[in-house]
Amino acid sequence: MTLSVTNTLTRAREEFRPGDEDDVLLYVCGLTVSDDAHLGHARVWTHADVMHRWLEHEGYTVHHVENFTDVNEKIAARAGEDALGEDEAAVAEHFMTSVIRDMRGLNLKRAEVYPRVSEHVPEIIDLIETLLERGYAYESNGSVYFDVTEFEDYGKLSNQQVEEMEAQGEASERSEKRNPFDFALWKAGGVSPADVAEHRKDDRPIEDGEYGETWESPWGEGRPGWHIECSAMSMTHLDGTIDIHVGGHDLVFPHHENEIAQSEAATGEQFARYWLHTGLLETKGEKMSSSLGNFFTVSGALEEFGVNVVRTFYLSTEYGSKQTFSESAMQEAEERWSRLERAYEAAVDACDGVDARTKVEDADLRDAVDETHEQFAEAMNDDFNVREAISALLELASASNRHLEDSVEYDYQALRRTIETFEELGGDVFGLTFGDASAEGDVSLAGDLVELVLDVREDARDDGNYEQADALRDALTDLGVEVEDSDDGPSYRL
RNA sequence: GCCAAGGUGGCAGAGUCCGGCCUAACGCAGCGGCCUGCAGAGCCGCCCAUCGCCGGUUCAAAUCCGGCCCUUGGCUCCA
Repeated sequence: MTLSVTNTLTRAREEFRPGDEDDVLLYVCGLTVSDDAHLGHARVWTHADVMHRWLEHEGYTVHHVENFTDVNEKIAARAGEDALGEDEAAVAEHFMTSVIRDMRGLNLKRAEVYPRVSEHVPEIIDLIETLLERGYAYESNGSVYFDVTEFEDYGKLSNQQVEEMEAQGEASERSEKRNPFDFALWKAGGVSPADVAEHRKDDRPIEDGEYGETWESPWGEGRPGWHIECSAMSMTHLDGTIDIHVGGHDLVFPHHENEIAQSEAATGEQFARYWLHTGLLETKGEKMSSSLGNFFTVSGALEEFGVNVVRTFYLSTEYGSKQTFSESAMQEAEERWSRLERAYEAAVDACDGVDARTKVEDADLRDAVDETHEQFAEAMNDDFNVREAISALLELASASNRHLEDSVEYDYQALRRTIETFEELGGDVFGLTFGDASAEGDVSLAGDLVELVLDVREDARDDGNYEQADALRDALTDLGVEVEDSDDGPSYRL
């Protein structure tokens, strides 16, 4: 069974064939660290993470690079803001720290490298010089621009025609550019007060002069353009054509288009084979974004819902489609995750009580396990269809519950394989953490106390004092402890 | 205006590339039943879909072709 993916470059489903049969070069277009990350960013990360995990599951070695853009007008504009830091680098460092914490909290597999723009200025300058030498770029007043008319394939990713864009172009813009859609590779000087004014988040007065860090270059002091960094960093850390380039749909044009142009113009080789774009996260009909101010931060979501619910939320829609964030969507994700987790725990509990040498066999559950693996793999290989894949897991949950419900004696082998399947597909591939329900926070004391209350409640129940028993259960529920009675005595979940 | 993606049950969301197994998956919500002192969880069953509209191709279309309407995103910083 082979993986097929939808390639933005060709707008078609294609069989996935990496340059090397064992290794996959994965580049994820990372974040500009000018603010806290929100759920829209985390959606890209999580889908890229699941791709990464699935490729590894299929035997590939994944070389994952994900950049941080730490040089940007928005960052420079916030320098000096309370609690963020005095200069551009300090502000970037501040947000990078929080973003990395978010990434860990989301249980993302680590990339091999997280390159930063500020540490790659020499490589960027080299790349720009190559483009100048080859005639794809020109200098103008200390800035350097890429000449889009020199690159024949310009527009191939977004299917835009330069002529058409020029026809409706920005004639009013007085500019140093030869063509309106030429883009900056290097910008002379620092960040202008006007740019700072646009991105300031507080009311401090804006003084004349230049903001942000600048670097020495053959064209004078200046700053790298936005698009060139990804080309320079991916070339530095990934050798040859990138196999999979992942990013949000909003980056197709101009960012990714420009990356292709400058990279392929410089090397003469294909920049990336498969371009996978994730659909945007929306709230109330518009995309979640920092500039619209309608965002829910990753750290806030992790705190409120927990990793597993957040990941399950993302896993209920394919990466390529847009997804809507809402309270009810999160509630559904919570229910889906609970269903999986409860089925897993029930299987584990049951399995613990069964003699491994038992001869009991339940063909239904055994078949269900096999089918789960088949359906899961088929779904994942079909353009990472995570919704279908998680359905397979939910069906296994049903099959497992049914076995526990219907059987007098349990099938040890089948339960064992059910548990392993949850751990392998739900855990390793989807990054969900089973069996961790009570591992968050310091629950050892809390757990003991809950047990104590439950003992008291059991005594009350034995005495037929249901009024008190229910009062205790309600009190625990209010504290976030779910109590469930069963034949084997009460159990609880936090 | 140009480019791209999408319109499927109360919600959400697969299936559309490669037409038939779709009398439309998984789930949430709702309604019955079993179980339970009760509740929850679980199990069983039910409910809600002429698959945006109109036309065409075909023995056969949610799936292919054409037209139209609507939504979202990009064309400016953006995941």
